[in-house]
Amino acid sequence: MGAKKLRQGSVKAAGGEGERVPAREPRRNNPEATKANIIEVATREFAENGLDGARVDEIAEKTRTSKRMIYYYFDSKEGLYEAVLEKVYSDIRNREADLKLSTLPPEEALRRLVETTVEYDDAHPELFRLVSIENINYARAVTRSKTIRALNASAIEALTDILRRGYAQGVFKAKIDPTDLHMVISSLSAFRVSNRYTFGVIFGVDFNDPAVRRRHRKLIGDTVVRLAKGE
Amino acid sequence: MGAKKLRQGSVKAAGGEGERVPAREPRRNNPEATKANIIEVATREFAENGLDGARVDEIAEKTRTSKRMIYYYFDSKEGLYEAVLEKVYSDIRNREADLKLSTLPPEEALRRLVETTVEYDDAHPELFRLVSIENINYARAVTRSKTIRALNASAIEALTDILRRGYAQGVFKAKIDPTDLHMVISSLSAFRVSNRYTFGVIFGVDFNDPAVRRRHRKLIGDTVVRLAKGE
Amino acid sequence: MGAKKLRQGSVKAAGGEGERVPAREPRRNNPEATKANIIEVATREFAENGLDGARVDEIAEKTRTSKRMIYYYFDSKEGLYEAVLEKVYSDIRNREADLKLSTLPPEEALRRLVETTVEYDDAHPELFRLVSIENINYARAVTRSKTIRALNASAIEALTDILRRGYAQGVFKAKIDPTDLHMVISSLSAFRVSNRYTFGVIFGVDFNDPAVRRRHRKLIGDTVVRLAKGE
Amino acid sequence: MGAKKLRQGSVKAAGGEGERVPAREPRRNNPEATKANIIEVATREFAENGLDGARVDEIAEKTRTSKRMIYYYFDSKEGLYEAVLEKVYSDIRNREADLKLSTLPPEEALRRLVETTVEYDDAHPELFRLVSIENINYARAVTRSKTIRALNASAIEALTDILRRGYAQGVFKAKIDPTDLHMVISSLSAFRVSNRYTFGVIFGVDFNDPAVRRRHRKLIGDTVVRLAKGE
DNA sequence: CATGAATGAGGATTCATTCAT
DNA sequence: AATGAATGAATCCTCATTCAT
Repeated sequence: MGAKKLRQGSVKAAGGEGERVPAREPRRNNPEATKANIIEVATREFAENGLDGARVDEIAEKTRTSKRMIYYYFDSKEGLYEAVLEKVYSDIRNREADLKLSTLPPEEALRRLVETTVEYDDAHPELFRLVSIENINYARAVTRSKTIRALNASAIEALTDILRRGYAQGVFKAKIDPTDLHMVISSLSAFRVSNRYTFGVIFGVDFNDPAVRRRHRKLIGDTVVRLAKGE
Repeated sequence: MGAKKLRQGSVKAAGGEGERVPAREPRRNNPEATKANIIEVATREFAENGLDGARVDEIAEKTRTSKRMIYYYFDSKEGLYEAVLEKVYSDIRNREADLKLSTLPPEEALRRLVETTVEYDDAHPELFRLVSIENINYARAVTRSKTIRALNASAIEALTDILRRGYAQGVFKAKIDPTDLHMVISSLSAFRVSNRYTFGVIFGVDFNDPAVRRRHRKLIGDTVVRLAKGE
Repeated sequence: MGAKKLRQGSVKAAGGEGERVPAREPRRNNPEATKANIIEVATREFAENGLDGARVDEIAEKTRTSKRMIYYYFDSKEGLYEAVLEKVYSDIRNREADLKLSTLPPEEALRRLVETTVEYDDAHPELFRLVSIENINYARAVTRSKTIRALNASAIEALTDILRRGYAQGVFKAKIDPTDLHMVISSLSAFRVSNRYTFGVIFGVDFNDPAVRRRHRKLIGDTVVRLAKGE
Repeated sequence: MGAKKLRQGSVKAAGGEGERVPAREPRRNNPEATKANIIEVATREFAENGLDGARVDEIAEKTRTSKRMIYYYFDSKEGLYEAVLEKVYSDIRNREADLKLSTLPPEEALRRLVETTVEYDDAHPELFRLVSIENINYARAVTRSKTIRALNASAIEALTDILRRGYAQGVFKAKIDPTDLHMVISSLSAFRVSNRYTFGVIFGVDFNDPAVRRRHRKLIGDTVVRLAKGE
């Protein structure tokens, strides 16, 4: 019964004689850590259960803090969900910045970009579940959030650069809009994650099998590279 | 016990002054029509609001019948959702059966298959919303439903035939598993529908613009055909 | 789903070519048998689930006939319950009539009456569950039913006779009202049946153990006989 | 999301003209009082209407608090019912502890125990209605509740002591298991309460008549004492 | 900052009963 | 006599959110 929980957190923290809380386990007077903890838990819960399926009580319980703090920091379930999405999109963007593709020859750079995308997406299904959820939500939260709308360009810039170099060297011949190319890459990579449950059960594909993963990665790399090379 | 109810329903029906029910609008003792009507409304509601977001009350209200009948025929919200999914998958499958691709040369047949897929998906966003919802639901209903699991093969068969003919004529050189090819086509086509809201707002793409749609259709056709032709 | 049932009963009965229904399995045009069948099923369902806990749908399903017939013959759930109670009380009374106690010496007759009562009650727990249910219902149905109120006297008459003979022969000395004696016997015998679940789990008594049953039967016989003999 | 609610409750409380809540009538932040109040009301409602017959809405309405709190503290109707039973059994037990029988001579002690039991049971019909209800419920809640199963022994201990002293002094001669004796006493006393409605209407006995009550009390005392004394 | 208690509005589901044939 | 379809009124329960301290 919900009423029987003990106030362990506060009792412990209030005790004067010991029970020193390690610095990295924030409990009191550390708003950023508290917020981060809430967002971390909420990311899992929203990803698992959807926007409507997630429960504020459940999130709060799995948190190091209390339900009241969710409302204190995020105003509402909706606000928390928005904060989660902002974190998700900033994570996705950050990893894109890391690839150092400009030093590779264009075809290799493109293949590398695609294959690391496939691997990253495969390793972070919860992010793509949240993106699916947000699409079912008509991207209302993404539209509201200035933060998210602001962090778009970088993915396109990397592709623009690779294409430019490819055209210059004559390896890429297909005229293709960088955003369209990004869409192609995202489609191929995200589908494996977002639709794995229905596709898996209907067509008998095990997306967790490493051999399948390798085959798909190569397939998607081939698909994109051949597209760029044109004929 | 509830014996004191008035027969409100019949009073209405007996009233002479209006409420004329057109012959083609089935209302009484027509179970198939009643069920179909419920499923039709529920498809819209689930697609718009998700599994948890959809409201049984809301569905019932938009129906020609009452909430009670939803439970009479489908037992639960979950059961109704499953029936909706069965209808969705059978719709998707039925149109695939219609394409008459075996009379076309292989490359043309493949391109035709891909482009009609893109067009169909574009025209039926609610189906793909439901597929997304079901993936967020871990394909639990699809897994439960024998009906859905039974109707897999045909999409793969068509592709197998096209590939076989292409190899024989020497136009396709890439060795590719038909199910993998189906995945590529589905990825490219479904993403435009499933992820249009987030992708659209973040990258400024208007998926409703006919010029964009044409460009995407050609792009996806090129991508798949080039993949099959190999280098 | 409730709607998928086939109309086995009527189809079978309507078939012209065979499937002769044995005379003792009433199906059509045998109101008394139909009513008896409904009452039999309803007795079990009410005894198991209580007045509010029993479900008309459930009863109908376990019947050889349909829900409509319940309303046709008994008007309401309440009416059916009343019919069940009438049957129960008439069963209890009928067996009391059978004992032929007048030929036994008074002490033996009394002991015999008590012990057969214990055995009968033990063998018919559903009757006593219904009596408990009716007491929780403030005996509303019993009060309404003329039939039930009419069949009281016989139990008391038998006791009156035994007591009279006992006083005459000097074996019984305690002046006791026959109805009070009936209450004592009923109390001791019915408790074992009506309260066996709580008493059993709280005091660790297994009322199904034959040794326990024998011990109790003797104990209750002793109790009543000693009461009648007085000091 | 439901953020637009008005604070109707507090508005009422803030009103100057009335609705003065006495200090001893706890309303806010007094969980024990809130729970006790719910249990008190629920005891009446379950006793009157049975487990299935009782309505959570009805209970809530008669409470000082709201329906929501019933679920907050007791999780479900079933959980509330279990809490009610625990209270009932602990009440019954507490009064048994109070009798100070060890100072009386054995026969007197036994008679006193029996007669006070009859009087107590007569004065607390709702407790015995709940026990009947729980037997119709197959003692499921009692079986589930550790609390209830834990508080069995004391009733038996008192009887064991009385019997021991009686045997030592030669006033009791019948060898009888204390639990069996407890069963006899409980049977005789509880029947008057549990079955008074059906027995009353069928045999024309008015259990509320003080003369009847006195006669029964004596009768039950005699019955038990004679049993213990043996022949 | 922090928390247990409290809540109103709504949500899924069930029930006895009646209708049309 | 019989039955599948249909129903309105409850009935149990849940949820995001706020209050008192």
